[in-house]
Amino acid sequence: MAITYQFRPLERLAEADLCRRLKVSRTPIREALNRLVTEGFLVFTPNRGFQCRPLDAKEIFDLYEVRRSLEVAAVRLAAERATDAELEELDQFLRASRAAPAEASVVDLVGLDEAFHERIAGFSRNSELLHILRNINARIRFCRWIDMENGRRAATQTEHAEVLAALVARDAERCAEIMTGHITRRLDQIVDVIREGYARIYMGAYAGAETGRSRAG
Amino acid sequence: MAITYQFRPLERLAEADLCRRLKVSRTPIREALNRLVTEGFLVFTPNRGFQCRPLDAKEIFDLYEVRRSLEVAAVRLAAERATDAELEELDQFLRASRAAPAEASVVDLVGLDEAFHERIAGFSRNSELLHILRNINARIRFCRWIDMENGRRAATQTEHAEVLAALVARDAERCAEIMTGHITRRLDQIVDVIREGYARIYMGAYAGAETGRSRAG
DNA sequence: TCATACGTCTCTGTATACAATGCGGCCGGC
DNA sequence: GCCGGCCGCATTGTATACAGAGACGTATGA
Repeated sequence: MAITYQFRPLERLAEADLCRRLKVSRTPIREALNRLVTEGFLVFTPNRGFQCRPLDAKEIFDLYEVRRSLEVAAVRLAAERATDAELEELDQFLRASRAAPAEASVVDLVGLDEAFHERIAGFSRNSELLHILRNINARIRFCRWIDMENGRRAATQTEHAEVLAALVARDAERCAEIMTGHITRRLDQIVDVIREGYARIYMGAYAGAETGRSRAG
Repeated sequence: MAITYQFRPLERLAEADLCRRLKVSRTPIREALNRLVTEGFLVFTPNRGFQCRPLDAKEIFDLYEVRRSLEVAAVRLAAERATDAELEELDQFLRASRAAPAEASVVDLVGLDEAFHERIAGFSRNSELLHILRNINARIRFCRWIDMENGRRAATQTEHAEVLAALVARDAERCAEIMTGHITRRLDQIVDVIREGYARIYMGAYAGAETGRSRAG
């Protein structure tokens, strides 16, 4: 879906325009837009149609705050419920992630980051938790691209390794502690990230991100 | 909306049928159904249409688990962020709740219960948290009706009063502790509640609940 | 010159028609 | 008698047409 801020914040999305661009009629367009509204990617005003959500610092802050509590809950549950084989697999995944080239795009790096967290959420055996986290991740993805741009990679890898170690030790409290810090540190930088985000949006960066490549950097 | 298990689990919802009953055409029907799918009230299969979600114990369990972590996060934040005036108002609300008649319907009692928790979520100043909790509450409401049916009222009121006391004391840890227990106790009974729920559904109870009255009991 | 009111026009909201897919029943063959 | 294929029907998926509401522009009057 084209909702990775390829549309500018508050830009109105005329249905007829989207029809021409996507070569389908208004009915399926409206169905898709409606779903995107309930998932928080668009806002809707009666008789005025759909528009792109604003890039709002408070909203992103709130999402990070919710994400923090859910990720902490997930990792606690994972410490109880994950099998040894799953933790072994997670270890393999982290090794593979570290092998990614130094010049990998932020889009790819954030993808690996999300994949790590999603695996843990999967270990919680709670599909609702996983579902909500996926939605939040999609909504804050843009900000995580920005955040990843300067030197976050090393710290991320270190902290992920710590989480894994605590999981292997089945130490739920330690897991929660690391995860809280891991996300709180991002949360503290939101305002700066948002400011940077506006610049990116109006420079058109990331517009091709849905193909897996970033034009930023 | 008619999604308080007036439809039986897995019952197929034919669009044309709903059109006749609601006196509108298929287009707005489909839009509403689509939204209900993304909110978790219906399931959708391509070329087979919409059907009522099953009353699934695992799903309800997961929702309670997510709710627990979010409510705990909310009450922690509320302990930091609520104003004294807001806590005073919450106290008024609890007094008023206690004044509700002993023969009040479970629908009304659960409504008061939800209102208490929603107020706390509001004090967290986190609108995303509030939004997700509202959705979860709507999805587990049916089970809370069942749960409220036998003598839960007194315990609920006691525990709510304890939460308020901890909030007034600005003791976030104590708040979290009480809230965790408050919800965990419900979670432990899910399986029994679900079993009872099936009986209610196939007996047609609660079918008039959206008008504010229960036919059960 | 500015404000207000009216008219037009674009875009949304809803209905309806048509196409396509899947399911069930029926008939024929083994 | 049972299994498999085929045909018909019901239901979903998509397109399009029409109606209604809101916004913008213009014109007129103070």
